[in-house]
Amino acid sequence: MVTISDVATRAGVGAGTVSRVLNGSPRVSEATRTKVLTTIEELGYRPNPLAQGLSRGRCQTLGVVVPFFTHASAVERLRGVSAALDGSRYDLVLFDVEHPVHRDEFLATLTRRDRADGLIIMSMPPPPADLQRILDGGVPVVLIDAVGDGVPVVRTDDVEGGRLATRHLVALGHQRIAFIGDAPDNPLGFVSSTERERGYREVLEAAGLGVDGQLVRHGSHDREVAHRLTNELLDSIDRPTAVFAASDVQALGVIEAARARGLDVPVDLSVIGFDDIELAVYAGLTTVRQPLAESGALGARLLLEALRGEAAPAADVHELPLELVERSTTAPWTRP
Amino acid sequence: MVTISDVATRAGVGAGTVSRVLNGSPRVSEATRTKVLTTIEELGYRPNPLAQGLSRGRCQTLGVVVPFFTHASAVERLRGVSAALDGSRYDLVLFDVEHPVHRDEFLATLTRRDRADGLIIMSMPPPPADLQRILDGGVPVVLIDAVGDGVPVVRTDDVEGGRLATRHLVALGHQRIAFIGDAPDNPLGFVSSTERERGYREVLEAAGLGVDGQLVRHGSHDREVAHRLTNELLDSIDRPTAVFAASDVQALGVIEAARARGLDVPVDLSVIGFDDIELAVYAGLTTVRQPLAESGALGARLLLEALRGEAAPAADVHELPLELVERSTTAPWTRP
DNA sequence: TTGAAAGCGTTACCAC
DNA sequence: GTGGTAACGCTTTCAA
Repeated sequence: MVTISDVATRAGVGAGTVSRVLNGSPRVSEATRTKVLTTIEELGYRPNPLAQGLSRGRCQTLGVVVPFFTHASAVERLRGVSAALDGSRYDLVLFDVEHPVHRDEFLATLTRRDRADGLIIMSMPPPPADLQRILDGGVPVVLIDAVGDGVPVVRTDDVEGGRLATRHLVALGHQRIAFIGDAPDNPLGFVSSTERERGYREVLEAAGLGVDGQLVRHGSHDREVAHRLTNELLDSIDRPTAVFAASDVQALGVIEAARARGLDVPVDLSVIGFDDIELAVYAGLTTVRQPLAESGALGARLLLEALRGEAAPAADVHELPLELVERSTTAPWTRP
Repeated sequence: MVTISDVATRAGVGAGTVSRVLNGSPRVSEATRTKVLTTIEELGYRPNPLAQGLSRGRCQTLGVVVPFFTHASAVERLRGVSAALDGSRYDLVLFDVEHPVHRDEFLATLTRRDRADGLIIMSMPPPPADLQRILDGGVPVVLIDAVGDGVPVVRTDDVEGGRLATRHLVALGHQRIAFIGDAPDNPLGFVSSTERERGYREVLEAAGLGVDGQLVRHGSHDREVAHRLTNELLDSIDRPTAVFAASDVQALGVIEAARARGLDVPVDLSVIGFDDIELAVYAGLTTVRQPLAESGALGARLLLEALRGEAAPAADVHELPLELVERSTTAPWTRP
């Protein structure tokens, strides 16, 4: 394994000079620079990232704490992060949270620049104390799809998204509109679904339709669970004519359940989702689109910026736009 | 930031002793062990991974080189890897390859234990010279869904998979069976699709149906491209009655195209995919199932094993089973 | 069983 | 401009 001093010896210079060349210091003569550069080439030398990290006090690594495969949307966001990191000198370390203990473990150990130089936390609001400890450790944090104090946040207005979806259904003449989403007290603390539900409730109240508790169902973020919840809804006497699902994944479960019992979507049941994941296009799903990949990319850019400036990033809230995408799973309600 | 010598001083011992306690050396008296342990607790000390890595010559990190979001199947595999790493002391570093330059760059720089202690390479057969260089650097490699010499391989028999799918269609009475898959000369060197195509060709020849070059179409691994290719197929006078798509993602594009022109799947056109991704269940897609998450998990376990033994892992080929899953996109061909 | 000290490969400061 | 030399925080001999 060839080290910096091998290069230095061979080139007839000091290790410091090689380091300066490596790091583009202007205080190197053109002659030595080229000599060092050719020697590096000859020896096939590459700096040891570990040693650089130890010496510099940082490790050229960005951590992403993410409920990885729980949400299809997380994957799309991750793609955005990855794309934004391309060309930067940062490696992407994945901290996959499938369970609250993972999150707590990560949050407890990622408090220093030796594990990750910066952190993106997705969809899980970190406990304020943990967040503060991380920031105190000099690790900048960006939150995506979650809110927290003192750090940049990339988010969408989920309440408004809930309104958009519900208004669409109301405008189509639906009066019995159900909601299927995550439980408000879900273990990882996701709040998006609950906020969308709030928008749903607001619009129903405003439209004078009121909220029927029987039409609001909660379960884990999962196609099959949504399928089951839909069966419950459709079993009732006074069943809904439309369902607003808090995510596309759940909406697909709703459609599946409806079709399984011979109902036509959208004739017998309108379904609207949220996210506009890749699959929504295929399924012809009407949904509220949020720019998932873009949210990841923006989060990564904010983090890189903070890292570049070595300053704490501005704790701005970056709100990404939502947009209703009408496809073919919603239709006007024609009274029986 | 509290270091090992802070702990040592406070506990009234040498740094070496603290290190021994940390690493579970038996050569520590019970008394000092507990004293050190409590001091660590008091100070909230955590070892610096960078320093450990530099000293030990490894970094407690596993790299996964993956054509990340090009294939839905990669995400499922990644989930398996992540799950298998849970509880191990390794961090997961993602090397997302969206372009051949990425792959070459990673393969060139991952040759030492300072970037990753071990490597999983997915779906992309590494150039033998690159692979050898990595192994020479003491970095164990496991290949998933790709083959290579001298390293453990986790794979499926894609030729047989192609046979399974095609035999199913032949058994249903189809005679004009199309194939849609990746181009054999695709930039990242994926071969699975080409092998599945080989199985397809074999079965058609064996059945005396012959292979009509017009019915074989290649394009990038993408729903929309498959959609377009399907349109080409369906525009022809003597159009196919069934399509074997080399992946579920592509199969969904086929179905989309067929339905867009008013064809009924499976009555007018049977479609079979490959992989059995999560979405296939929703879409009711008949497909050849391969255990994706399990492949990732197995690959990770093999790598951990190799790392544990500090020996080069046995260059075994682990072949995972394939299974035909009949759902509702294939049906018998009833002659017009 | 333990402490002291020599690395591990870089960076960065300080003289020259 | 450049070389020498402390760090950086840990592991691991080597003696004792």
